[in-house]
This record gives sequence, structure tokens and C-alpha cells, in this order.
Amino acid sequence: MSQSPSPLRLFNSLTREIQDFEPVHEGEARVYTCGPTVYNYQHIGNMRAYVFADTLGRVLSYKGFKLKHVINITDVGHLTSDADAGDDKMEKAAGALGKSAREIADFYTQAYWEDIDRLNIRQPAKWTIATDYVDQMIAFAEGIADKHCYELESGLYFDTSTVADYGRLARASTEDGQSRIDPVPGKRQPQDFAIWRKTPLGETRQMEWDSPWGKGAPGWHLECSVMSGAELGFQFDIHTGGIDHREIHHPCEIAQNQAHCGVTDSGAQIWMHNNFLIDRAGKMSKSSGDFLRLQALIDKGFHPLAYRLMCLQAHYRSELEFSLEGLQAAFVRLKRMVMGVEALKARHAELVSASMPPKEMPSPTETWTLKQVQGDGHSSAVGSTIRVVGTMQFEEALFEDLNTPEAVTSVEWALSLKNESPEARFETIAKMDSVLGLNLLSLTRADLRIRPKAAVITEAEIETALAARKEARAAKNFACSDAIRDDLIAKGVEVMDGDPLGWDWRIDV
RNA sequence: GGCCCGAUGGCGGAGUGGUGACGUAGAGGACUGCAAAUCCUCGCACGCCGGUUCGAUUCCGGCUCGGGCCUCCA
Repeated sequence: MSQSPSPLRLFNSLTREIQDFEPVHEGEARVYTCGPTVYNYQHIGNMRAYVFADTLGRVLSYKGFKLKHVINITDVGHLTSDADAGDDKMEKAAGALGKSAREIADFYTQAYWEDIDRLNIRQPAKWTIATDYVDQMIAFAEGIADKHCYELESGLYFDTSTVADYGRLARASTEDGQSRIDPVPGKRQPQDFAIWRKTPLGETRQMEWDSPWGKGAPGWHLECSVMSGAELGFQFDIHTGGIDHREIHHPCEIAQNQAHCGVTDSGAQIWMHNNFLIDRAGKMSKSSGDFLRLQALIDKGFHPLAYRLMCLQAHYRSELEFSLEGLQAAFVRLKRMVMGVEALKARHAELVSASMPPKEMPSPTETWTLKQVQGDGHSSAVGSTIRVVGTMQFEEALFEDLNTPEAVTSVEWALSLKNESPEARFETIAKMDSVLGLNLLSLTRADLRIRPKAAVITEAEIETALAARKEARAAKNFACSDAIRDDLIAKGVEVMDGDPLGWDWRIDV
């Protein structure tokens, strides 16, 4: 195991402090991420959580840990409100669209996976689908029912007074604080929660299971406790999720884990929470109906990795203000980085053909470890600045609670060092991008030219117009060539004579 | 009502007890028939009032404003 000497330090929501990462199992990192509830598309705010979890996973891999990452898909559960005895979100969506809950779940799961892929988020070791674990959920609930639960008409409830320190993660006062909703009658503590929700008498649901407490469905909190424990084993290393989960969902998980294990440990060593992506109107909200998803950004002509870079430009614990202008800034930045890497490849090819250094460029898929770069014996003085200093800066930023905004600047620094050897710069950037996941090695400028959905002209028409313009310019008929250009601009096309790409789409923000 | 967080240039966003990253936008230059793209260079900021300190954007207190959670939510 060749782990680099400086420790990885991460902010633990449990202690509200940055601490050294020390895995439960030597050389391994076991991570559970709260995934989506698939009753609708994911909005761009949701996706920030997965970019964060992916970045965490990439850093752990980079550090040399054998990563076991689990992300759940919640395809059942979630009451529309706590006091509510009606349909859950899955069933509600199904009813509205005239489809089965299963069809709805499958459809939105696929849509989610497509977004994951477009953001270059690595596949986790396992996607846990909640409905695959219902038997285990019932067994888990049975195991803690006697000592920690009580039954009401609406379901089986967890008595939060039976475990130590309920809510320590949230830092919430447990006693007072008036709720804005009517409490479920019979609950012993306001913060007690359902771990099994009974189907109301006389009703039938698409998704319901038999249990010792009657027909019903598992509570959402139960799902995550069971799936994380089943796949990673208590204690595992890191549990991630959106910051909203810090107050309710995760404290409930912790309480269940404590009851299940009979210890005061929370189930995970470190609990990490990403902050929200917000817009001027406040938090992105799915329930408000109108929300932005990744596809909408692509439809405008943005490359999805521009969104990823936008996320990386802010620290995961800070709120990030979303705007199209901000996305455009990230898109331009990405484009310039890609062009920089392309130039680097070209420069290297040039040197090779002049039979200077015969070294191969690393393949884009190759993963790079610190050892290869620092101790490979060919780190000559040429290239050592970027190899050693650049890598050090990059790692210092990343290893101190994932400071991706600073880490990104290391890439641009590597690109700017014109006197360093091309392969040293390329290798270093390759290594950095294995963590940033921007696909800098394989993306081309042309890949970033995304046709906006609203475009009114075809690529062939553009090429034809440009050919005509070229002729006009050759004949010094500038009135004609400028007219063609003005027409293209009006149709959302930017003409770029001095650029090998020739033209690009203009994005109106 | 309770609990919590934040306030940095036009926008986004790091970081720091003492030369205020970085990106984007903007300005100037190179290139171009002119532009655009690209490259180079350069402005521009630490909410308000006190306190601690030789010195605070950075620490402490108050204020103002904004946001989050207390209900499903990344």
C-alpha cells in the first residue's frame, strides 16, 4: 500500500471538526451516499451531492485506498408529509402519470444514471435499490422493536429516548421547538419517527409488504440504515448526503444504528454533508414543481462537465449560488483548459517527431499515483517544478477537507508553465484530472460544441454559409462576407476565422 | 417561536493576524480586412459599529441583511 505521507483530513459533521481519515479496515475506504428518491427527475441541486460524493471517492482512490462506494436508490417510501396517511411520493407520481409505481421508479432511475454518466461520476461498487432490501428491513425492525419501538395506528415508531444522545449530529435541542405541522397523535416524543408505515385500513397500495405490523412500507430512515449496514457493515468509514439530512434523516439513521448494534457508535466514523446549490429565489425545490435539471442546461448548449467544474469551483461545504452566468464562466474556463491540454498534446507530438524525447504520453485511462510521479527515477530537473511543486499544492488543497477550488487552479498553473517539459505537465495534469474528473485528457474543443435545442440552423447549413463566406473574403468582397457572418450571428452562430474549429454556438445567458 | 449558518471586486468563489488566490466579466495590447476565437498585460472587494492587537478582511461582541433546518427534500 503506497499511501502518500500527508494524511487525508475531512470535516466530520458529528464533531464539527476536521479530522484525519483513518479507515476502519486497513487500506480500505467504505462509503455510503444517500441517493435519490426516484419519483421525479433530479434537479441540478441534487446533482451537486453526487459530484461531491464522487470527488470524495476519487480522492480516496488517489490516496491509495481500496474504495467501496455504495449509493442507494430509494424507490419506495417518503410520505408527502409526516402527519399524512395518504400516498407516498412514488405512488403519487404513478397516479398522476397513469403508470405503475415500478415503471415510474425505473424510468427516473434510468434518467438519474444518465445524468451521473454525463457528469463523469464513477460507478459505485454497488447501487442499492431499496425494494431489494425490504426483507432485511423487516428483520432489522423486528430486531429493535421490543426495546426501542412502539406501535401506533399509523405504524411502528422509534422511541428516540431509548438511545443515547439523539440528535447530536444535528446539534438540535431535543425538548422544545414547536413544530409547524400537527404532530402524529400518540408519539412519545415529537422527534420519534416511523420505521414502518402501515397501509391505512381498507386501502391497497401498489407498493406494500406484509410485516409483523401489518401491510405497509418501510420508513425512509430504516432503508438507509439497513442498506448501509448490509453492504458495508457497521462501523463503516464515511456516510455522505446533503446538508438537509444532517438535521433529521441522519440522526434517525444513527438512532437506528445504535439500537441495532447495541452501542453508542453512530454506524459511520465520519458523516459528511455537502451544502446546497441555491439560486436567487432560494433553495432549489422539487416540490415547487418548476426546477432545473441537467438536460435543460445541455439544451441551452452547455456541456455537462461545465456544471461539474462549476461545482468544483466552490468548496463542498459552502453554499453555491447558481446562475447561467456562473455556469457560462465555468464553461469558458473548461474550454480554455481543454484547449491548453490539446496544445500540450500537440507540442509533445512535435517533440517526438523531431525525435527529442521518445517517451510515451500516458494514456488517458491510466491512473496515477504519487509514487509513480515522485519516485519513478526519471523525474529530472526538467519538469520537476510542475511534478513536485504542482503536485504538492494540488494535494495540500485536496487533502485538507477537499479544497477543490484551489485544486482546480493547479491545473491552470501546470498549463501556464511553458518552460516545463510537455510530458511532465501532461502527466501532472493527468494525475490531477483523475481526481477532478473533468475528462481533460480526452475531451476536445469540438466535444464542447453542444448544439442548443433552440438552434434554427443545421451544421451543414453553417458549413455551406462559411464556404460562401470564405469565397467572398478571398475576393475581398467584405460586404458580402460580413452579411453572411451577421446572418449566422443572428442564428446563434459565432464565426471564428482564426480558430481551427471555425465556428461555435453562442449561448444566451 | 426554536436551532444553525453566511456576508470578500460586475458575477462566482478560495484564503489569510501584517505583499487581499483563482475563474469569468471589463480595459489595453498582439493577431484579424473588420470581428470572433486565442494569447499577453492590467484595474477592480473583504456588510456596519465597537473591542482585543504594534497591526484585523481574518479573533471577540453587537447590529443590519441574506439563507438553511424544525414537514419530504442533495
